[in-house]
Amino acid sequence: MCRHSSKGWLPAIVEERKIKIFKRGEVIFKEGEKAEGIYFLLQGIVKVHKQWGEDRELILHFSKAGELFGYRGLSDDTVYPVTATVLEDCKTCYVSIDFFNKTLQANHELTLQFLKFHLNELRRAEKRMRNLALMEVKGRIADMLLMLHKQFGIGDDGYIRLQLKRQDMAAYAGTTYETFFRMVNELVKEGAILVKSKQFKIIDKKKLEHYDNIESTINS
Amino acid sequence: MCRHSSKGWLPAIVEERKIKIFKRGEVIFKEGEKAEGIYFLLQGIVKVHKQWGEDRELILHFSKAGELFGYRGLSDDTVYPVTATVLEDCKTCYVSIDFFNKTLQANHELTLQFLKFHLNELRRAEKRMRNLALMEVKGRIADMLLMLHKQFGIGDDGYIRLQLKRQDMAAYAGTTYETFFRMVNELVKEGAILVKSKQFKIIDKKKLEHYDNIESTINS
DNA sequence: CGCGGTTTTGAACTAAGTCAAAAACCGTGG
DNA sequence: CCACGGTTTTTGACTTAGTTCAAAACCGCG
Repeated sequence: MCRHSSKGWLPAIVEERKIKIFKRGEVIFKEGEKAEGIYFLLQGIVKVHKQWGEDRELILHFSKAGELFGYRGLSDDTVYPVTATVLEDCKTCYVSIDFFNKTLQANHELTLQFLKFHLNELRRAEKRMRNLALMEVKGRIADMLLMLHKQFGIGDDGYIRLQLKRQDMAAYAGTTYETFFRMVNELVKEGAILVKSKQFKIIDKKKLEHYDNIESTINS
Repeated sequence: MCRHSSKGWLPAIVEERKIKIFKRGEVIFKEGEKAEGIYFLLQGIVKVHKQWGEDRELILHFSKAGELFGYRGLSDDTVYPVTATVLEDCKTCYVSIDFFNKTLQANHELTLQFLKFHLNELRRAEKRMRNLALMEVKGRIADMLLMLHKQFGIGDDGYIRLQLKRQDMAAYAGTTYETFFRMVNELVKEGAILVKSKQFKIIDKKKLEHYDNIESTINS
């Protein structure tokens, strides 16, 4: 289903090994900069986001070890359309666009896998567009939690294996800091989730998924 | 930049010619249905959209002659994630997924072009996500008008060569019928656009583009 | 113990959605 | 040519979800 499918075919492009290290808070590349390479994440967490004005942003997705980002720079336009910022110290394998393109030229199988990967991304993107346009905030937060659960899994204690700032969570859900709380509060009261400082645990998956499908309740 | 780049490489896949005709209002395929083929549009206009509940939808994009749609059905999941509805009677060339996949297997160049096309789509999608999440309605409408201008061009009279229902325009901008009006009214008053029944003309492109960049005004 | 950064809460405000009803518009058939 | 019923457009008044602003509480950490 999701970007885990990226496994397997990636080693092929990691021939040209240029390891780059980045520290928490560092910006790996920025919207508008000339795109010169893509990154394969060996360790750490990165957020990929798009700015709006000085202080507003929408986080498009989070990348963890084993995933890659920066490939958006490959299309016709030659500048990065997004920014990548380090959330947890990371080690990346950098591949220049030139090299990557040559690899694509040479390796048909890789191209197919890469295409398939992007078709899935597109599907996700389109679902998210709809959510941002039509769903209410609480639903988008529920959605995000389910996504995080799926992408990062849970620890022994049942809490999602990723600790984000509320600021970032809000920026992913497409809302403000404050609104994010109030909604999280409600979700806790409703018994859908449990929160301990920066940790989130899903208690009642059904209740969260329900928000993905409010149509039924709204029209009744 | 955009899907015009689809030209050229499409003929390759139009070998298997199964012409299908659809009338205005017909649904070509529906969200959730098993995806069995993709469509190359020879004539007419199609809207590709995603439902939310019974009566809400977000239009993802419009396709005109020369473009193709339904390719979202190619990814891992085997159901269409979107619905395609005919806006103007159309003639399509239908290509089964099987055949298309085989063609992809065999034709590396096509795969590369197809990949590139989708990278561009993804870029557009991500920009739109940000717009839906952070931009105000008027800005999204401005954006839509610029998009329509670009995709469909203008006639001798300067009006955009596509007549949509306001309902659909609203559904593309991610807002309601009524709000759409009020905003269009304002745009007219501001001298940015001109409206004659179903026709829209852009008068002051700068003013529209300005809404794409409100950051400057907001922070001042 | 005080300081900078988060998190929480409260209250005022606003953009946009909803509802409802009037006006314009459009084809169709008498 | 006009009356009609249906659809689309327009306008107005009201409601509300979500944002904004501002101040309090909390929480490590030197």
